[in-house]
Parts: sequence; structure tokens; C-alpha cells
Amino acid sequence: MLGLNERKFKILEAIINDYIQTAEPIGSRTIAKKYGLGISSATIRNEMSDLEDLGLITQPHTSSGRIPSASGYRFYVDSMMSSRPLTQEEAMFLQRMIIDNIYQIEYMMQETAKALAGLTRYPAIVSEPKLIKTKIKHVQLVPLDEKSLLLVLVTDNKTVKNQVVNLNAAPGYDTLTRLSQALNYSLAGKTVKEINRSLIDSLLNIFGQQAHVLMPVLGIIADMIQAEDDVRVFTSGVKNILTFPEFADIRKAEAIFHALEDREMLIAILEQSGNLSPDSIQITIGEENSLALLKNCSLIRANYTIDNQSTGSIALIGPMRMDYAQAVSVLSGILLNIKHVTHALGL
Amino acid sequence: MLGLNERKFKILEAIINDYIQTAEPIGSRTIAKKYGLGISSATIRNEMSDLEDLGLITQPHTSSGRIPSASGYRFYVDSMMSSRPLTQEEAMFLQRMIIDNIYQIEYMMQETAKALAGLTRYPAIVSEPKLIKTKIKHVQLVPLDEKSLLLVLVTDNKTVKNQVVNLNAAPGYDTLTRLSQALNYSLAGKTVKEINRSLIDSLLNIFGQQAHVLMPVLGIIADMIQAEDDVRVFTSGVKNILTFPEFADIRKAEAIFHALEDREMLIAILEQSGNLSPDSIQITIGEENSLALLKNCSLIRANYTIDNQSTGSIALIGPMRMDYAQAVSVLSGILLNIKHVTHALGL
DNA sequence: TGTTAGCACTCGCACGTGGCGAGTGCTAAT
DNA sequence: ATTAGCACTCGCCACGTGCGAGTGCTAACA
Repeated sequence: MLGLNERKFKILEAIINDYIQTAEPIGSRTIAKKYGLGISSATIRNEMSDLEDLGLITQPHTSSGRIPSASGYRFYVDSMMSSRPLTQEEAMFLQRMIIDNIYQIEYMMQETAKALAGLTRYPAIVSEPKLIKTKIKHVQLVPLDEKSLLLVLVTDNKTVKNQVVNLNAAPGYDTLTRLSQALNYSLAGKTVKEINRSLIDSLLNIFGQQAHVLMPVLGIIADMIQAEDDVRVFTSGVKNILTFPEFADIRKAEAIFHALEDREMLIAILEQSGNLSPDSIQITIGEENSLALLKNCSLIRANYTIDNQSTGSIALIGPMRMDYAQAVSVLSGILLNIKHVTHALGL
Repeated sequence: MLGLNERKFKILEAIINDYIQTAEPIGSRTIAKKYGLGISSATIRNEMSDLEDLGLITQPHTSSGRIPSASGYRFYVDSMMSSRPLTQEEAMFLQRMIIDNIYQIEYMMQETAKALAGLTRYPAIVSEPKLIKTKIKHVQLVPLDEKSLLLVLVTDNKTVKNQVVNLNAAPGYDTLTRLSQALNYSLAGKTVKEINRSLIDSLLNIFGQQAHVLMPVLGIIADMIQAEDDVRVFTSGVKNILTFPEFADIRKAEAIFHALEDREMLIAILEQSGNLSPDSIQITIGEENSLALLKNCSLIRANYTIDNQSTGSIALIGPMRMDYAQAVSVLSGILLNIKHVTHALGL
């Protein structure tokens, strides 16, 4: 891999680790003093010159110290980074958080974002699991008043959604109970795609006089499940952006803030550069990002799975000078815990 | 009121309006040129000196222009500000937004925050209506699996909440339907405080073998309704803070950002300085705010009412140099529309 | 041949200086 | 009572200077 000898490797490591922490260019003398490599600053200078030729580090200006280049980070992420296991407390904290919230997806996503941002100090984005292949678990029609009823939909990934259905005349309690029962009998265990003509016909038959209720209800069920729009997206720790010196220029920070308040943009970020197999963590650095907004940021991204079908996304945003090792370990800790907990509970 | 003659009044008005727009101290010559008052800059200087003695304006430094003081803003808000009616489009936009979302409180609050922030360019905070005095409208128990059921609670202000109830053994569909019916018969139209011992006893009687289900369910209902905690709070336009020159210093902006990401803090802001009669709009300026965080900000605050009982809060935060007239008109436009729409729909 | 000390050079940055301009208060004339 | 005129203040910006961190190169050394 680029044929770095051990000394170059160590010097590059020192530069990257130092820069990740301090955000300041680092010079040969500093490396010699701070990281006892047993060689003089002059030697380090020669090595650094080589590393620069390899494109792994650059100088912001002639005669200043070096900083990692985008390829430098890429090399670091691919070949140098050692994963830093979570502390006992961190692991426990994450597990607790997930167990406590696993039955209420919305809160869990919110808390997951909070935990991620809290532990890493980077802004976190988390999306609710998508329901595309999700099965209907239970449908319930609840009376509200003369002209409306409430449709409660439970899906097999424990998400609960409700929506008011307005009608000219809503059936009463008993009728609704009967209709709920019929709907459940026909729909439970099905995905939206499986709601076909013959199913609808048989339901219409059962609904009889109340047939006018059926179509709006089915339409809303389909909407609830299919609507891309319906995926909620949560953020946390957006304020952390202000702590990064690379965003000291308010206008740069503003662009990111704008994006992180815009749902569409958040979805674009989470879905950037296509699909991603579950359990794998993707890191895109600077120009590797397709979104212009992220060209001088890094994005750490993963999908999580709540059951075996529907998945949501998790991402962390930071400057290119991210603490990748820490961010990755926290993120994979979360993924692992989600997996274990959902598995243990048989979801 | 402080005995300002018309000329002083106009000069003060010019200073405040100009400063609200430009955030720059304004001098006598500028006033003379920009606002044709028909008097010379020297005269304006004399008047400004008087206004300064009255404490309505100050100089950031000797020999710079004047800016309004906190008392100046207070005087402006109390005695000078002319309300600026919304444009036709703005009014229509707000009405449309409210009508579209009135049946889904959560979205409506989110959209209200968005609209407020969008129209005013100030960060907006909106809280869900509190349910304290709210009546139970409908309760439904929905089967999930062998060990859990879903409790759906509809209250008389159209809010829907659900929570999973874990049990050792959950009853089946038919039993749950029967229990739902019993619960509704006993609880519909009641507030939480009206759930008393004799009511519980009669319910326990009805539940018979399934008595073990009742207490958890009642407890959760009470929690859902009473929990202060449960009020969701929405923000929008937080990023706008970065556009105010008074927060150019990142550390000042940071404090606000921190608060606006913290639920507890948001609630504290919304509830600052106690109660507020519905329909009235409260403006607190700088030091008038009890929260240290807001000492150099202004807060525009109001409560809205969804039915006649449960109310939520709306607030806008800005620098003391806020465009009070515009902010107030947008906010009162929203309040008015909520009122009209809920009334028209008989909520 | 690889390593290191020494040195001249570069360049960003912090700092002091001085001129400029917007603004003021005061005085004297209208 | 109003205003022109004037001396004065003070923040801001452009400019020059010195400092320090860092570099590359060369020559000496193991």
C-alpha cells in the first residue's frame, strides 16, 4: 500500500492524529519533540517531503507545517486507523438507551441521534426505518365523532401511525369494531403490494353498507406505508458545528446549518451515493461526497435494520479532520446494540 | 408618556427603525439626509442629546452615532409601534397551513414553527398543547403479540398518543375489544382527575380475570395526559441566528444554539415569567427576561388555544433590535387563524 | 549511504502607527 | 429657537515591522 516504510507510516500517523486534535499544521520539530520517534527534525523533514510528494500531506503555505490531504485521510481510514473499543460505561449507556426505547421507534431514533452526537461531538442524523417492505400487523378504526374516525396502523417493525379519516358519515363503535376485525383478517401479515383487486372485492363485500369507508381507509394505509415523505428524520448536536475551527467563518457554518434544518437535504445526505449494505459503515471524505455542500466535510454513514426488512440510516457529519476512529466505534456500537436488542426480543 | 414633543418622537422613531434594519449606530447627519424632517443636523444633535438624557438612546462610544437603549425599545413597543397588517398572501398562506394540519397537532405545530420562522426570519419555538384539563375522548387497546398490547388514547383536542404496554400475558383480540368498550364507557368524557376509586373498582369488576391489565393501562393513561414531560417542543429557523450581526461572535451564538437544542431549556423559555392570558402577546426585552441566556435578546411570546381548555405556547427569539412590528403581526396572524379555524370546525 | 546540525529564507501573524471619516458638543451668528 | 462652523473624539483600516515557526539545502559525520 503505497510502500510506506514504518518510519513514514509513524510520521504520517503522528501528523494525522495531531491535526485531528489540534486543527493546526504540524512541523517537523514538533513531531520530533512530542512523539519520541528517536530521529531528528531534519530527518523528519526529509520524510515529510516524501509524504508530500506522495500526496498524503500538504502545506497550507510555503514554510508552514503540514496537514493531511484528502488522500491522507483516505489512507488513514483504510489502512492506519485502529478501532477504539467503547468503554464499559459507553456500551452500557447505549444498550440501556436502546432497550428503553425499542418499542417506540420515534423516541428511539431521537435518542439515538442524541447519544451519537453526545458521545462523538459531531452532528448526527438519524432516519426512521423505511416501511417499503413492511407488513401490516394490525389495523384499528377508532370512532372520533359523527364525521371522522381515527385509523391506527401498527406495522411489523413496531411503528405506530395514526391519521384522522374524514367521511360524510362515520360508522358507530360497534360497526367500526366489526370492520376493524374484517380488515385485520384480510390485511394482517400483508405488505401493501399484496393488497390486490380480489382482496378489495372481498372486503367491499364484507363492508356492505359501509363500503364508502373502505377505499379512503385503504388509500390512507397505502399512503402511510409507501410515502417516502413519511419518513421522519431526526438531528442532534447541530450546534457542535460551531466548535470546529474550520467553520469559524460564519458563512460556511450557515450553509451546513441550513442543510441540517431542511428535511429534504437531510434525506439527500442520508441517501448520498446510493445503497449501502447493512452493518457496513461508509466513510466519504471531502470531494468524495457527491453533495456540493459536503465537499469539505466528511460523512460517516450506516444503515441499521430493525427487523430483517425495513432499514433506516444513521450518519455523522464533521470536518475532514474528524476523529474517525472514535466516531466509527460509537456508530458501530450503536449498530451492534440495535442488532442484539432486536434479536434478543425476537423482532 | 415621557413628554416627548413630536419632533423628538420622530427622531426617536427614525433612530429605532433605522437601527432595526441596519444594526449600525446612526448619526444626526444621516437622519437629516435620510428622513426629511426639515431640520438641520445640529438641531437633531440637540434633540438626540435630550433623548439620551431621557435614557431612550445611547452611544456605544463617545462620538459615534446613537443606538436605541432597552428603555428605548420598551417605549417603542409600548407607544410608537404601528402594527403592520399581513399581506393577503401571507394571511392566506397561514390559513391554508392551519386548515391542512389542524387534525394532526404534531404536524401543525411543526408547520407553525416553520411558517413563523420563515415569515419573520427569527427562530421560532412552538409547544404542543398541554393536556392537563383535557378530557379522554377514546381509548383503544390494540393487540400486538402474546406479551404486549398497544394503548391508543384520543383526547378531546384531537391529539393522539400511543404507547406499548408490556404484560406477562396479553389478552386476545376479542377480550381486548370488550375491555376497550368497558374502558370507553367508563372513561370517555372524563379528565384524569375524575378517575377515582369507585370508578376503578367498577372497572376491576368488569375486567374480572383480566384485572392485571387494568392498572398498567390506567397508569399509562394518567402518565400520558399528565406528564409535563410529554409535551413536544418544536423549533424552526434556528439557523437565522447566524445572520444577526449581534451574534457574529461565535461564542454568543453558541449559547443560544445550545439552548435551542435543549428541550428543557425550550420549555423554560416558553414558560418564562409565568402565565399569560390567551390572545395576548407578551414582549420581553433584554434585562426584562428572567433567563440569563436571554438578557441581551428579546422574546415575543403568546399562548394559543386549540379548544377552550388546553393551550400551548409560541415564541420568537431575536436580538433586542427585532422587527417587533412584523414579528407581532405574523404571530397574531397565526393566533387569529388558529382561533378562526378551530372555531369554524367546532373544536 | 543515511542521519543530523546549521543556516538562510519564507511567510503568517500580532502589534504599533498614522491617516481618514463619521460623528459629537460647543459657540457664535442669524 | 435654529443653524453654520469648528475643534475634538474615536473606531477602523491600511501599512510597515519584528517575531517565530517552519522549511529546504548543504556540509559534516557515523
